Amino acid sequence: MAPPERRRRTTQRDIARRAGVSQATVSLVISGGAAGSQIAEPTRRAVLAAAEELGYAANVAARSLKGGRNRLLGLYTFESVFPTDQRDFYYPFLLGVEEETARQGYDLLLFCSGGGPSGAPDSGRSIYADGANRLKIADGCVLLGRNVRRAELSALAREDFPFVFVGRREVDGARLSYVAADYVAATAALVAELVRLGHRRILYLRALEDSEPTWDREQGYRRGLAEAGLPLDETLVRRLADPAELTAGQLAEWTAGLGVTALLVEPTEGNRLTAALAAMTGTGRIRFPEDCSLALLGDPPSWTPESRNWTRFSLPRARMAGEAVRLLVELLDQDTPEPLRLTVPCAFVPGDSIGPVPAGGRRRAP
Amino acid sequence: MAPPERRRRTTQRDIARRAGVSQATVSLVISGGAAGSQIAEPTRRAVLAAAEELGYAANVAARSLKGGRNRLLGLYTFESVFPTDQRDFYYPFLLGVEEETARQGYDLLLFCSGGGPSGAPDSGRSIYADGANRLKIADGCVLLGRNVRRAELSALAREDFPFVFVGRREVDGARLSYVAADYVAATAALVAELVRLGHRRILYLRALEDSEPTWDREQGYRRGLAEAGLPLDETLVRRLADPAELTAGQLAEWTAGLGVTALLVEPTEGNRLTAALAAMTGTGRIRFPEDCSLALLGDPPSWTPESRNWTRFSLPRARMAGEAVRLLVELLDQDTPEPLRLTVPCAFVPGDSIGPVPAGGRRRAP
DNA sequence: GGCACTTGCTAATACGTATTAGGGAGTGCT
DNA sequence: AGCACTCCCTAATACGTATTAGCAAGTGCC
Repeated sequence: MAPPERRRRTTQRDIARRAGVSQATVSLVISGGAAGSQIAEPTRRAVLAAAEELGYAANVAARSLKGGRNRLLGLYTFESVFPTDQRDFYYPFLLGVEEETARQGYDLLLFCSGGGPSGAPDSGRSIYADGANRLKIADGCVLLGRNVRRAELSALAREDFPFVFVGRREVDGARLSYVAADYVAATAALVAELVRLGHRRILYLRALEDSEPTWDREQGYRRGLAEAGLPLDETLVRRLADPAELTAGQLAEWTAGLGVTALLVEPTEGNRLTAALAAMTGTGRIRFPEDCSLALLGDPPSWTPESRNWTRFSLPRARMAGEAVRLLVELLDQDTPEPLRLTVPCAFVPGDSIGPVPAGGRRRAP
Repeated sequence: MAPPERRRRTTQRDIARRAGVSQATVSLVISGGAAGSQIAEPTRRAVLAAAEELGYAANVAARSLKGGRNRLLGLYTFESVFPTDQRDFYYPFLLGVEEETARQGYDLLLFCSGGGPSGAPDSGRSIYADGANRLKIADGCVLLGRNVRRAELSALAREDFPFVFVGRREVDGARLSYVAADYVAATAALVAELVRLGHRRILYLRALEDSEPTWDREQGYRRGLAEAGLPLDETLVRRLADPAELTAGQLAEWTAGLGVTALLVEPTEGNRLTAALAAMTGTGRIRFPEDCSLALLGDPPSWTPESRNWTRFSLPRARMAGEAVRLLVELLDQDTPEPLRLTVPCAFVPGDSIGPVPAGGRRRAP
């Protein structure tokens, strides 16, 4: 039994019947740019009139089916897009992506069906959800996320699906497209600034795991020292497994024992690092920058208004995201797709947590 | 001359060839829910394996052309999604939509291709962009926005495309689905609260134009008065063409001339209203609630931390958005689509701008 | 009149998927 | 053997548009 004849939309055939022409003619009149000029003026007007009367609106699905493209750009994040505690982290990216996508005349597809209810950490989120690569429903995709699934990323790279990562990411056996922040230069600049203030013993507190951003920061640290003509002391590169390790006592050890006068700290994902810092300064035992200078190698997470204005550099998140979209569209327009890459500078935020070296070398030899 | 053989996406036919079956079989295996069970297990596995190898992903356009579903929900806003000055207004909606969409196992399609670069006010944004209804690329759509284009909305309603509006919207000749905030009850409650504090002459400052939210607030105002047994004085309902009209002098006129002791003010879209209020209180000539009580009938726009904590009610934006998605999915699962509606309560925010009636009728007869 | 050329239109087809009618092979029963 | 029936699969078609090849009529030229 046929369904109760749902109201059908006006199609070109309806117009054709009404105007006494063929569907092809209708198509030519309505959307035939160059080829449309071969239609005689009276016919053209008749068609347009009929279209008007019937309230015609082209069917996008059919259009993009024919064209092979559907003017959709995807945005896939390896973590949930809107985790309650990290909104501020993702929001600028989203903003930048949305804006540039709009400017390019595309619509934006947010892949959120992956994990269960958002909030669960890394809850089974996957590109290859039910065996198929869902991303492909878009023409191309912008990727984003700190906890990248390497296996998936390289699988994706092997398929020839156009995508751009926001942030530098490398996988074996393939060249990816990405928009990277210049962590190297930004870190080196912070080192230079500290050196200018007289610091010579600068401790670099890096993340435990290796990842591109961490590599870049470490490289920037080395470069900064080299450019200042300072020797690299490997004992001043420390890995921080747990922000809780960062205590007043620990800091005193570094300053007194190692002669450290400044710290470069890599922000962690949660807000536990800033909490640890707040705990140190809250008790009044440690004051930045009076007792020791401290700068963050990036944006502090969960930024709250009342939080301290740390000296740091800041990722141009919205801009990175926008550039990623631009690159993606460029990738789509290329006929021989080859990876595109772009590096954008970070912004230096002066803040108030660095200053001159504390007088007298401080407690070094008590 | 044929184009240089642009890389084509894998289709069901490719899979069919690879697995030695027909395209129909592939379709049945991949997306045939009930009818898919009639495929023998070995065949099914062969098809799935081939699909896996070739990295198949269904073509959304083709699917929705055929009338099938593609597990995409759209979000269309009549204004740009991320206008720089109204982020905080839209963000909670976006959040709610995203979260519930994810929970329902759909992906989210953000329609942003409409206007030019976002930021331009109402920049030619339209559902029917180039003669086509782009929304239909999704299975259904959530609509949002203050400045609704009525003509488009009723055109959309005439087509049988499933959509839910966030906010009560009515058009002639069709019943829409929506999730509304209970402005009536919220406004009436504010009136009741003011009455409890002793106020008898409450001025209602409404928007110039008519719109559903304004109607509802006005109705709530009347109901609140009626329930308190107070007479309705039509001269106490004022239309505010321009927030700049709200000056200390004007207010003095109302209090002294009309005996008004409390104001109910409808927030405007920009932040000009709050600016006008800030100007009034900034000079120190007027103090709320000492000189006059004041409550906002909704959230102040462009909420900034240092802004005054006005007594008001607040829209449960994220929740409204989430419910809209829920309703939409329900709508999709129905086989005889009939409009669904839902009303959710607003939250009362006590704030600090209302208080008892100023002693002695104040300057009424000097 | 025959030929080349232009103008204005149409028939046919492709895009990728979902769906339906139906076919071939096998099995069980009389 | 003949029939009924089940199981798996395929051929065919529709969805609405864009595009191309080509047809028919008209025009100009020799």
